[in-house]
Amino acid sequence: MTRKKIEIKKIDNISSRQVTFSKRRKGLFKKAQELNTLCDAEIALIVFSTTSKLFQYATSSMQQLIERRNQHSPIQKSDPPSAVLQVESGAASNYDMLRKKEEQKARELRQLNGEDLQGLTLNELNKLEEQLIKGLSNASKVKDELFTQEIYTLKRKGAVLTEENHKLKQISSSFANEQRSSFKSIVCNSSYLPEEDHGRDTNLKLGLP
Amino acid sequence: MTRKKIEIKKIDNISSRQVTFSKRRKGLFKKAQELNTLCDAEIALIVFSTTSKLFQYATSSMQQLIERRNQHSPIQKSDPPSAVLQVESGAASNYDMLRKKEEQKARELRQLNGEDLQGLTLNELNKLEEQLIKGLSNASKVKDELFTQEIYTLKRKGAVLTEENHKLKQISSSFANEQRSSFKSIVCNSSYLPEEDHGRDTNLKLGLP
DNA sequence: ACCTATTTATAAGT
DNA sequence: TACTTATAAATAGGT
Repeated sequence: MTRKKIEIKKIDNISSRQVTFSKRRKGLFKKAQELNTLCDAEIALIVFSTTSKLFQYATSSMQQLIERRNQHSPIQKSDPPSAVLQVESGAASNYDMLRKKEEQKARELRQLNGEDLQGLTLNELNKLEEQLIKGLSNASKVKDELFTQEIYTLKRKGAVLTEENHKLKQISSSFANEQRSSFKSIVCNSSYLPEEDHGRDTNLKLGLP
Repeated sequence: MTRKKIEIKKIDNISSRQVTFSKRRKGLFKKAQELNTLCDAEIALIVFSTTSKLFQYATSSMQQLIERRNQHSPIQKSDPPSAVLQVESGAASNYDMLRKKEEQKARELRQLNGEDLQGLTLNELNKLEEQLIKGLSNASKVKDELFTQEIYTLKRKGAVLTEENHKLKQISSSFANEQRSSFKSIVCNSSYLPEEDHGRDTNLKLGLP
């Protein structure tokens, strides 16, 4: 924005990228502060550099602001995930795959953007443009599909667990009854059972497209 | 900052404060986006207006960024580790909301596409094009976040269920042990249990439609 | 870190 | 809320 107009795209040269990062970061924080002062707005700003260094600014407590945001959000955020979530390590695979694919796409896109567009003819540019749009659309579709699958799988697992849970509760209460009436092993008798179809696939309507 | 230099202090006039808020907010978000693009920085920006309206921007999932920040700052608040039975707070809502948002976006897009493009100038077309690309990108980000949150929620619920299940199994087996010592009752397969007492203590619904 | 030519952001006004 | 325009502020490239 000054000695020369620059394009808003990733700066290739590392050192000038770092310089720009620190200049613009400073500017961004200043703007945030001004907005806070002028308009009495509450602001939280979190920035990670490429090297994962953290810079943050908040007009009041960062935690409070984040919590306040969570209340606005449709979804309740909760406690530090790691402990609880690791339990279900098996379910993460789809999601991991999704992340990997996304990274790959991003890489390809960066490559495409990195090409020297100056040397291309109008026709070539048009083609490239079309290709990019199509690619974007496809990437989005694939992503959606993966997300949807992941959600489907998780819901199914949840339903299965719920069912198992339910049964376990019944078993527990059956045992409790049995104890109380001192005997009556018929409780667990399978002979008079109604042939309920417990088939998971048919029972679980997940309402997913 | 222009027709006249202004002091950086709270703007008294309410309406001009609102105008400034919306202008500068826009500017701030743009700067954040540029910093992201130019320097490959990850950014989360949360703004509350005086009227408590929430505006936010994040270069990737807001949730992820917040969690990443939390890891950097060990000063964590001890959130009450939500009770187990809270699990059943409508799980489908997230997904439904996601769908609604997507539909809305699609509608807007259709409208945009529906306009008569023939009558527009090159400049207007450029603007429209930019707008569409930006919109697409934003929609995609929002979608990603919602998906991610949905998955997060489901995983958490699954983990809770798994845990509870585990506990129930322990209870059952201890009952079984007691029984075996008294009268060797057959511990029957859980899937043969009669279906009774539906719903009463089955708190763990997964919000399936 | 500083300098400064330019680009950007934006305060008022409409 | 959107556009215009004069001017302040931010900043790219250089030192």
